[in-house]
Amino acid sequence: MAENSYNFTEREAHWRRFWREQEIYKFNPESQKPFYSVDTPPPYVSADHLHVGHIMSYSQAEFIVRYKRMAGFEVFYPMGFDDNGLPTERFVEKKYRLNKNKISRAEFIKKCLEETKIGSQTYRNLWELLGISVDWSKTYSTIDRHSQKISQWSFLDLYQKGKMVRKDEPTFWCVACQTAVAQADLEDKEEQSFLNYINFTAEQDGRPLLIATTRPELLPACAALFVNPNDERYADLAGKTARVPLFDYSVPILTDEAVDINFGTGLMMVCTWGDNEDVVKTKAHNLPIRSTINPDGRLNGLAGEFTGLKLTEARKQIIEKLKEKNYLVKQEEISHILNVHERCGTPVELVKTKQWFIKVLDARAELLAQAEKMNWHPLFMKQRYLDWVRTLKWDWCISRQRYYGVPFPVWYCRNCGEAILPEVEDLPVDPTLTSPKIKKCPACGGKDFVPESDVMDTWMTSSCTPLIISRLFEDKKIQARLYPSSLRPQAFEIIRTWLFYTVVKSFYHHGLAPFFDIMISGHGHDEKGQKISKRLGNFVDPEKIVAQYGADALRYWATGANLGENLRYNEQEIKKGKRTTTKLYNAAQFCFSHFQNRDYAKLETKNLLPEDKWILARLNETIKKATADFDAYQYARAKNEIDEFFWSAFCDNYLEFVKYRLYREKPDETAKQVLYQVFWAISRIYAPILPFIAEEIYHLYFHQFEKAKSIHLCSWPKVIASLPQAPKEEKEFEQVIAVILAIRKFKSEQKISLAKEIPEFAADLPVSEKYFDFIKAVAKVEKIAVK
RNA sequence: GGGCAACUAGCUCAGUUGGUUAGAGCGUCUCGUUUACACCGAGAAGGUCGGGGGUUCGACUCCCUCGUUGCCCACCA
Repeated sequence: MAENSYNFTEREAHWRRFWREQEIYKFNPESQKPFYSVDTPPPYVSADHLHVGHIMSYSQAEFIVRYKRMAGFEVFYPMGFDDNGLPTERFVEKKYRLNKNKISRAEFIKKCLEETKIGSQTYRNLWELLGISVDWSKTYSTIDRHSQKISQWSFLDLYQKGKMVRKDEPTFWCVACQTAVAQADLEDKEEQSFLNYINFTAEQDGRPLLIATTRPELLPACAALFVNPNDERYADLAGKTARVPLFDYSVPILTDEAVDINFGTGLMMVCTWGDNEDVVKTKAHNLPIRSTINPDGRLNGLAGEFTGLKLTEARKQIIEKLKEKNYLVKQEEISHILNVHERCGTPVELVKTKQWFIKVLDARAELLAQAEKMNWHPLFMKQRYLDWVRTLKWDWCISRQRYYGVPFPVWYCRNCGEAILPEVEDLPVDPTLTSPKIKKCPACGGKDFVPESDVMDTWMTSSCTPLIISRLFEDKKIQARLYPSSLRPQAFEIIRTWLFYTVVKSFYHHGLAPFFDIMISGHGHDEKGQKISKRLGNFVDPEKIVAQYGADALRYWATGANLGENLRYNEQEIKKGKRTTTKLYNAAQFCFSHFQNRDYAKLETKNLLPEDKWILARLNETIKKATADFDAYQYARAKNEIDEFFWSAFCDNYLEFVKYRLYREKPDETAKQVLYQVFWAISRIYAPILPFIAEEIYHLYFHQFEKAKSIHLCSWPKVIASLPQAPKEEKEFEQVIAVILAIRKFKSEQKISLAKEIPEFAADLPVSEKYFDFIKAVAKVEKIAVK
């Protein structure tokens, strides 16, 4: 009957409009129900190619949200967009081929704002297409005034608590983005390189001193040579001096236990700075600083004839010169891993600059302890957080020498350098556009102030999201009910950034863990299990899938992802989802045609037949399991339970069991009551996963007896408590089903249609005679014989 | 180098405190239009649960070990 079939394209569009117009997902802050707040990940609006991976990770929180809404919580599900900071800047630079130095700050920011507007609309369209039940009246963006105000308040609060400090120290520096970056912004990259063996000269006796280095371009920045005090080869060198080749200056030779005797020649060159070891040794031995790298990645005046060269070019030319002058003894090919900036892939350097830091190293123990205050789903992801906190080496650098971000609310006294801060009620401020209210520096009385022109790390803002969303409401009582958030859903790769930084903030500001539950998702992969990437072009356009199979079908696939695990794109699963919506629709047609718009909501348990008790018992079981699964964030497992019940128990068996009672001249009213109970529960239990078809079914029939204007505002199915317990009868009925299966098998083997009545069947299972009529009616047999 | 996960049918995956004959979907094969649905139904074939040890009356499940894959972290001047 094609004219009755479910036109998902038209109906899904209809319900999308309905949900929007009726504000079905609007949060009611006046509600007395317990709140359930979701600290939704604000996506980077710079993502210009949304794919099924995004669908997967965002629908995971959505399944839970819809469940919680039905389970009696007042759900607060806002949406944010992360549109400040480097990701957006890099995106705009690439898209328009801009260079931040060749465009005015104002113009650049304008472009960024334009792009973020486009980006957020793209996201919203996709989320609505999928039926993500966000309250779109409550949104924020990380560059808006509200977020800026909270980020700046966070700065002031941490400053007053002594956790925010300005340090003039070697810091990770990206020469491509020309900004300081944090430890968490680094990524590993394997590189083929050379270990160069280079001769220094001992100044006391003129003998050659062979060192090994991968960074010959740092020769002009050499601070000292080091040997292990236990290294007999160099026992006489300690305290003497060496001459640096090419650059011809004197450096001390010192000892340090940390020098690996077996690496290279055992004689180590320490520069300012090639890596963390250099920083450690420079500090420990109080070495003079010879910094040679400019912020733009070119060598400074210390490099003599190599001044102005970029690092890679300098390396090449210095190697040539060393060869020429016979300082280069040999080169060994090596493969090593270096730290690159994750946004651009450029190797980071260590450059001494003045930056703002949030102290995290001295709170390591407390930050580890915070992990125990939250429920991790899955639990093993907690380990990643702990590992990260344990291995932290640097405080969190939050200054970025960029344009598009939240400004620092600070000026400096030109005379003494004192930091001048605004009052909280004046936030947000842009110090480059306004002056401080106080006219005199409290430290020295100076009257001339310099604004801080750096902007904050994007995580400085997004680490405040639990506060940002709770403060979308003015009322302090509501804020208190929304913070900490109930749930933080997020992907695993930002545990060390978003998750960690949010914990830091919440701990310093309020001494609290920022959320109660954490749900960590994996990634969507392609059919072969490969990461989806722009470069490989292996991504599937969600809009095409929705056009072909419907949003419910795509969601069905996404429900298959176990928390913390990656999910392969699988078109078969999407087809299965599509078939499930069709099956639900057809089952609805069957039930509703027998209901004829009459109310069967009341269940009279005294009239129940064994098959009724059986299906109701199975339903109770399914509700129990699905509820427990959703409560444990195990929506994939819930889906399996629900599918099994609907497809097998309900459709394949129960519907067949009751047909003979429905097609009688006087149809059985009890059967209809049971059908009502079971199918109404099925409709609701599928609603978090398949919200469109669930809504369709609701409005086809149930709506006329239920008050709620949407199935998504109805209550989650409850176990039917009034069901009489009859374990013996249930067991007997399992035997009855076994006999029916045997008859089906017999017919199948005999190539007989299941609809065809056979004269006799000999059951070799013990079944009470009282079930014979039932078996005969359901399995179409004239006579049952018992062996 | 340290850590975390995974390895079950041709494919994608379930299998929750150890307990009859290890399951599903898809795919394959056979059959069936049956007054919700052929986007369906019935049935069949298909697995030494990565290898090897051990604990136990009993191990896919617990322990040890090895292997493969993926991820996270640290790295050597």
